[in-house]
Amino acid sequence: MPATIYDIAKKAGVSIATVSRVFNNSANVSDKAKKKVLAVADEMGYHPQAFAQGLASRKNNTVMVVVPVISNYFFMEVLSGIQDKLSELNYELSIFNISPNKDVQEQVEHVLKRRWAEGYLFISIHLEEENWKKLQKYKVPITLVDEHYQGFDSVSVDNAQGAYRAAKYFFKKGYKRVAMLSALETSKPIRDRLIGYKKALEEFDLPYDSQLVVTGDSMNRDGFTERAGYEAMMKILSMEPMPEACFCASDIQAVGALKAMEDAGKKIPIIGYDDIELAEYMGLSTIRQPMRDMGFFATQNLIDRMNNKDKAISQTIYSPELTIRTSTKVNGKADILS
Amino acid sequence: MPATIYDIAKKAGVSIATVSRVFNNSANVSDKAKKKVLAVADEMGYHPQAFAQGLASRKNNTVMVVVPVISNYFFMEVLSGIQDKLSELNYELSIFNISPNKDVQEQVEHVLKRRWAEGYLFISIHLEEENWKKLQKYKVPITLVDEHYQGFDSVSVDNAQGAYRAAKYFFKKGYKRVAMLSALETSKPIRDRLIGYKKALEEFDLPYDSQLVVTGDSMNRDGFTERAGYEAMMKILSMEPMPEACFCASDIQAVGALKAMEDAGKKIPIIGYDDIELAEYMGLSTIRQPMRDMGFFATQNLIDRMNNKDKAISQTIYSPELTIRTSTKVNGKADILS
DNA sequence: CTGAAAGCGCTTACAG
DNA sequence: CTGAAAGCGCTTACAG
Repeated sequence: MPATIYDIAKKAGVSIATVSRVFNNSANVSDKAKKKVLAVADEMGYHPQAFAQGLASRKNNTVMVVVPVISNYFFMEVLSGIQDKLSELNYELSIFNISPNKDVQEQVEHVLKRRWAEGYLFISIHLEEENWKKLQKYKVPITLVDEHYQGFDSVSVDNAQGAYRAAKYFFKKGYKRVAMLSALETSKPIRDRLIGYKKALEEFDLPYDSQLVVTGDSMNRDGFTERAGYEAMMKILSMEPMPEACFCASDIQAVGALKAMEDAGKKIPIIGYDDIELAEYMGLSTIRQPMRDMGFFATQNLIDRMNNKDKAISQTIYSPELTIRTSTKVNGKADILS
Repeated sequence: MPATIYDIAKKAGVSIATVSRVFNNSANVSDKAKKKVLAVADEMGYHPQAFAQGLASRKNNTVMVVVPVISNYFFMEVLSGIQDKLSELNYELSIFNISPNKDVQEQVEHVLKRRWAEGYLFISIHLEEENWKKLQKYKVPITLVDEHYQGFDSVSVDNAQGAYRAAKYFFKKGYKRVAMLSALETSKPIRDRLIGYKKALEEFDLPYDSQLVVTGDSMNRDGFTERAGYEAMMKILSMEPMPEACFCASDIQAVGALKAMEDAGKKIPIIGYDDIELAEYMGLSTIRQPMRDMGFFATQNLIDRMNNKDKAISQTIYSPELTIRTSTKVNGKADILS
């Protein structure tokens, strides 16, 4: 049996209150008592138990990240920003993975009810208005990342804007048939990106052709995989007439698309989405999302709210930027951004 | 204030013991009582609080993953295997990130003392023998991944073997000067891979030339980054005479190396390490580590131990396999594995 | 099948 | 600066 606060108190010749104060850095402890307690604790390998502290103090210094899919480049980048802020502030990190096979709303509410953490970061969780509203009743600090709802703080990127910029870039160069390599439309970012794509179309007086919006057949991770990108690009390359350029819904799909073009021996300019670290090394032109910053900022925001429940709700929206590299060049021709 | 077990008990007209039994699926509750309790709980949005349950029952159904760096492809893959097993068994996941700026041993012991979880998965944590021994005193279930120590269960890959296979492949093809694109040698896997590289050298009666073991200059994440790979390959390509082939310590470094070769307009065959999902789409020949399986299996192993502290300690070692794709081909020449 | 009661290991006013 | 005591919200023998 590991030592408890009683063991330490007895051995150090003080009360448990004093031991507790030492570990909570309370000012009101004599140097002598403090030293004695620390020495005994070290000797016995003691440290207050997280769960007992949590119950007694009603706070546990924990932030829980709620996500639909863990192994995903976007999430990994966001997570690293979260982790940076969390360890800076000395908070614990828990992760809850929403299963795609069970009811999302039920899982989310269950998580909140258990009160495992003091605050929650919802990454890429997309719910209906009314369901978000239900969550407000729990009166728990929640910050949304990659989603937007007026009842909670949120940090997101303007997806329509990003897609618009990518499509516009191609249209400005004179391309008329620009494909969108898409993913599952149940994904809100995808729907928003479609809006941006259509907006650019309109601006250039081009008709919307649903044939040009293509996805792969493998739909795990909502289609945000190399494989899905590969499959979709293969379809695009076999269309007649072949699209002149392609906007991809994510860099990881673009990686698959690049490979498809190589295998098919055909090449059209493409733009990705995210700007994961790899993109630079693949020469992939892409729409940059500041993923790490988003995680970092969202965490700061959440913790601010945990410390001040009454502060005004804020919606932070980043503007995605187009970064041009080599994947938009064709036949080695220089690429001119007009 | 959220509802407690007392509120539910009162409103349902039963004792708190009964409420508790309902939520713990105890067999000894009448259907009528159960229904009533569940109805009231649902109405009041009640679910037992994790921390109170944890303290009272002395178990919290939590596994903590301890890692040095979160945003890393190897870890991400392993983590997804862990998560799969965890959600299958209904366990919570916590992550503790060991900071490179503080004393590792201290952080690790601190984590164990707090008893946040029932079991711990140490991923890519490398300690001295004596330090591992110290951890045994805590008598807490721990499973090591990507490391090996006889006092704990472990799941790892034979790194020397992997490097040996990669190097041997090149030597068999007749190359004499094969570079190793390495990373920080404080990393144990790197040291083991060096051993394998040297072993192959010996087998083919080739001298060991330390000049051929090169790293980049950027050393964050121990040098396992695209950038470090890029820098290192640039150095390799400028050596005279230029090495004929290169074994890379990770796929992610190989991605940087590929880019370096493109930028430099020079090309030598390379083999990566890990076989991350991307590798296939980059045509990267590589040494495959079953990362997901490792996470999955390690988690199963850990939970088995949590349920049976006395079971024999097991060391699981996977054999890495060489997967040949196009990065080992030169000038389009067919690649023959003899 | 059910309830009263002790206990899990802490924190924190309160009184001194 | 220090300690006695109540309380955090549960679980779980124990007795019935």
